[in-house]
Amino acid sequence: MTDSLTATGGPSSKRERLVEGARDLLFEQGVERTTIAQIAERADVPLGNVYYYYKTRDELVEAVIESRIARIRQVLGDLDRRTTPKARLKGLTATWDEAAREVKENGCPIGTLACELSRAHNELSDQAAQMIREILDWMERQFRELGRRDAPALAVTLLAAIQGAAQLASTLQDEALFRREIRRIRRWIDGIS
Amino acid sequence: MTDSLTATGGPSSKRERLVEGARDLLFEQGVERTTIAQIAERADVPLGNVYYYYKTRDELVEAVIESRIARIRQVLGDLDRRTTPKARLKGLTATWDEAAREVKENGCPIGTLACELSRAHNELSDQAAQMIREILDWMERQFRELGRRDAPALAVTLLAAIQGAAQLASTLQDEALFRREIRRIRRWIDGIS
DNA sequence: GTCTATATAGCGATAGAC
DNA sequence: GTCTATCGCTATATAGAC
Repeated sequence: MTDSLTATGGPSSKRERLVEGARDLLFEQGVERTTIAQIAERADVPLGNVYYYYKTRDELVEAVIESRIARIRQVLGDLDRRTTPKARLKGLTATWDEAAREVKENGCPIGTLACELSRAHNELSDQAAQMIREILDWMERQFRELGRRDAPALAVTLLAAIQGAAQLASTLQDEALFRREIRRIRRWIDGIS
Repeated sequence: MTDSLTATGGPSSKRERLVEGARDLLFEQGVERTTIAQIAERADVPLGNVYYYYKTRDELVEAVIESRIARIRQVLGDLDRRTTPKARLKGLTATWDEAAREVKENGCPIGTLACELSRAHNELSDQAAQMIREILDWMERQFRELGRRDAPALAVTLLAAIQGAAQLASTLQDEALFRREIRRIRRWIDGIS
């Protein structure tokens, strides 16, 4: 990269299109089934040109993870503006509810990616775990602000409930199941402490 | 197959060794990353000979799913001998607790397989979903026996909690997290109705 | 910076001797 | 039934013209 300003500058640079295409395909097909050729085609970038931007396939996957982490931070940052911890937590569950259809199709975009990469046992595993940690830490802060000493455990219980529901919904291809569980979880948050 | 008795008769026939090797490898590495050559090597069967027993790779994966379903039915059948629904449900959670180390390493053997195959969108998806359905239906019967009209929803909540905990445990490589969640779930069962 | 053509490797699956 | 050798395909990655 000769010019770091133009590199990420254009609203639809090849670099950005590649990450976006990769992100969507990894979600739709899973990491292992997705090929560089498919990513190149969706991003409308010639196959050989991909390697100018990303030296290896793993580097591209890493860029997708970083993109997801950035998005997570943005969503959590926006939620931080809400006045009460419960409103923030319920706001976060709403983002999953809005994505119920995608969740039914391919699972949680974050959870399935983290799950798949955790078995790779390379550097990507740690990056993928970071996505989950960002959410867990944020949830923990909300529960702590509610005065709960068991905030870490509550965060795990909450995220596990969401991820488990997403897994069942996609396995059974049942969107309503997911929405029902999210509603139950929202009531659970309302009843806290 | 010329003789269906000897086919499944020996305690370690090639056919059995192939399914066992495939089952272990699919769990350790995931479906997509596991090759026929690896399965053949682990089962100590020459590569070309695999195709005498299973015409395609998918047929072998299907045999693994059937093996898992058979095991699930056996475990649930044994638990049915317990006197109370709560004892049965807690007995089932104990099987996950005993497998906590494997769960930390590669996730729930059933959940990760179902999750991975649900995106394949072929016949294997339905077979994989059946593993989950068997457990869900059994859980539902226990809750119904406890007099809960919301037995289906409770079954989903319970299995989702377990699967979500397994996912977080393997993503974060945290065995203690999984054990803590299972303990919490056991207390939740104790407090039912 | 961009793109075509291709090297290289590993996969599922098959042929055919034994 | 068993096993070796190999076909055909597709993947990642690279070479090199432009």
